[in-house]
Amino acid sequence: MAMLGSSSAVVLELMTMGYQSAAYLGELLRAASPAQAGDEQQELAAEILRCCDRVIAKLSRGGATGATTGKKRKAAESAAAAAMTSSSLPVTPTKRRARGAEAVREVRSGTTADGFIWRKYGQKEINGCKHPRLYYRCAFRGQGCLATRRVQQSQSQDDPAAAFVIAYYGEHTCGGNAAAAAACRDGELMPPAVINSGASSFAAAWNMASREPASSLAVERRSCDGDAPSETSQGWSPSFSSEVELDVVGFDLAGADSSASPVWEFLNGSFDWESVINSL
DNA sequence: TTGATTTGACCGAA
DNA sequence: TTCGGTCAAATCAA
Repeated sequence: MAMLGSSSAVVLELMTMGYQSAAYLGELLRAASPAQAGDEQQELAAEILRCCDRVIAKLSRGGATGATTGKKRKAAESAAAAAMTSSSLPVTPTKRRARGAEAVREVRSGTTADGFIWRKYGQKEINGCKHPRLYYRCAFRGQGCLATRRVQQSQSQDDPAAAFVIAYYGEHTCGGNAAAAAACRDGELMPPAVINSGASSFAAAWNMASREPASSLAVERRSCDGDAPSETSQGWSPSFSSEVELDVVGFDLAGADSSASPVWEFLNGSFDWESVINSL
């Protein structure tokens, strides 16, 4: 995709508005609830932010992504690479992470989905742990993104909101918005530049996508029943269910321009998604 | 056929 | 020597 078509531009605009709305939602949640009580909601808001951000990044870059193309390294290649390490370029220092090395950040979550696309590359039984430890790397490693994460299912089942301990290593360089990534990393959310129109379209967009009444947003959290999570397969496609619901009040479409703009088409449900998808 | 996942083996740090 | 992190062949799924 060399340049953005008008439909893509509309999607980009909507996703930007959604991003701003999610940021505002996070601010509201943070203001409304003490640190601990709002953790899951804020994590969810952060997840929405990440999802929006990835779509924005993809559209902004022209969608030239695709799954990593790095295939298995041949043993001979490996040996050759080892033989020339002294003189070759330091492309990817494959030095393994020191055992127990400190993560960039560590989160406890009820879900392993975080808006990024991960590819599982290993699983290990860990001493003293009931559940195996799962190793993921960014699916865009082929583009030089060295972010990895380690997922450990929590021992205690009493807190579903912290069923997984996820340690992140390295930063995403695959197009994730740096500011958003930073905001998500330390739990802070950027104040939205636009609030009202974004909030309106955000609610409508999610409402449309989820086919739910406008009074609620349904956001799927992938079910994690103890098996290895597999959110990496077949690209990034968040879907919707009613497993977790956030009641959203105060959204209205008053701020939306009622002219026949593509944005309005999107808001009232007549937007031509097929043409958008085809153009991407 | 292609790409993702599984899983045993390998490797390096402690 | 042990154990955790990574590799890569085998396997599965679309």
